[in-house]
Amino acid sequence: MERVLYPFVTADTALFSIDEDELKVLLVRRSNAPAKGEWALPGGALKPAIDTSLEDTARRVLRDKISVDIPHLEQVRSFSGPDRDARGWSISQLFYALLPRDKIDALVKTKVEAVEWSPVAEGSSRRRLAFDHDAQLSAALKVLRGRVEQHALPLHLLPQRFTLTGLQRTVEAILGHEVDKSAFRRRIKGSPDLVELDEYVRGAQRPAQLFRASDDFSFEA
Amino acid sequence: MERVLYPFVTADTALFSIDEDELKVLLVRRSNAPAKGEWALPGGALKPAIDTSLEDTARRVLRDKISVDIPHLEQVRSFSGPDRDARGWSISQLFYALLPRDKIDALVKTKVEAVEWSPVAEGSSRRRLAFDHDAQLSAALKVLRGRVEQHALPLHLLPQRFTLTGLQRTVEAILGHEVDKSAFRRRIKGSPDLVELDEYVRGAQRPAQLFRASDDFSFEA
DNA sequence: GCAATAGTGTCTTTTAGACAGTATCTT
DNA sequence: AAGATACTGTCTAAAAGACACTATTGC
Repeated sequence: MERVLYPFVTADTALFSIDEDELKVLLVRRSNAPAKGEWALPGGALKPAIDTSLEDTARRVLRDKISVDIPHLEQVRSFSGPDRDARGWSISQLFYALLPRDKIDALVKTKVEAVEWSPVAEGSSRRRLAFDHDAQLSAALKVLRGRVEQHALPLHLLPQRFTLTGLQRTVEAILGHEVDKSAFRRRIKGSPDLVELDEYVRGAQRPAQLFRASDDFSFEA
Repeated sequence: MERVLYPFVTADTALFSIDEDELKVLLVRRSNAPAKGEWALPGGALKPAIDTSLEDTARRVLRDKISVDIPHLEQVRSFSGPDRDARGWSISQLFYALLPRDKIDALVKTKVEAVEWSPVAEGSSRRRLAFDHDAQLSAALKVLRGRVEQHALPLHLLPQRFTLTGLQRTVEAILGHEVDKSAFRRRIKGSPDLVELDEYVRGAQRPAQLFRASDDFSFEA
């Protein structure tokens, strides 16, 4: 039997969003071999003829599979080896990305059997994923949480205009625990990433001031 | 002209060490095309037949090129695209690693024209490196500094037994600035990574207590 | 007024920075 | 004793945590 000369290269993405104040990740049910019928992170093979980078591959796959365009993907790490994919020696470059919570329903499944927003919380028994995607999801979640713990604001998960309480709920959903309101506001007040608006949300209580992300906001370190 | 079907995959490593209390990185002068004669980070092509992972590739390349065995390599990120290498669509997985300062001279150049420990400090005008290795070196340095700023101890850079002052000098070399002795010791005292020894270094002054890394020490986050 | 959520004030604890002071060796 | 480096103590400043308090709406 001939040995492989080239590895099989794919880009996978852990796409996170918030649904009902809970952190969720997008899973797809694979419609092709290998691992047909199993759940996995959305991913696909590099096409050197049309991709200008692996990030480009990941973005194209998301566009094709679920018709969503993510401007910025963040690298997590790569996974590689001869045994992690039945097709032979393979490399997966893992990315993560954040989808605004108000766009969570605007997904169209095309090339996949099914799509699901799956909770990521500790207690909830996660789905068993194909390939090494359980480890991939853990790695992506760890990077995301690390960023937020280092006080990066996950503004990409929020609608264009949001309240500070909404932001806090989002941070809590990512970290998996509550944070103190006073300390939280003290920290983010004066952040160059936040722009105060002159608009308020009205409900059956005191109105909440709206904010937006500053124009040059980026979630990077 | 036929389009490439497979990318060219390599693993590059930024191997850091300390020389005269200065952070240095290992550079090699390339003896083959492309970029023959230019300086670069040590790297080489994946060999699916013998490598069990890209980390394995990086380790093998270091062993072959400079006869040094690095047990643990840390991923930085990958670089990919159609134009970064003259051979066509390529992927480089970048790693970084730390070589103990007392092993800095034990390098044997075999397949490369020349090997050099090059300073990394801000002011010193660095060498211009081949491919995108300038960006790679910057990325690796950023990750290394980030770890140390987050209070990881770079014990891999030190000899088996070392003094706290030696450790502080190493941290300062990585960060590029001095740190306060009192605060530094307060922080690391009681660290599970450090084991106090009953040995002391004698010189023309008060003896300094020796320490070693604990058995289960790892530089990871 | 009450319920509900927005938003602030303040006390305490922890951590880091600055820097002076003491300790122990060789010569 | 002098010189050198190891090591410690203490004051202060900044940040984080806990938690009570006030503010503004709809009903």
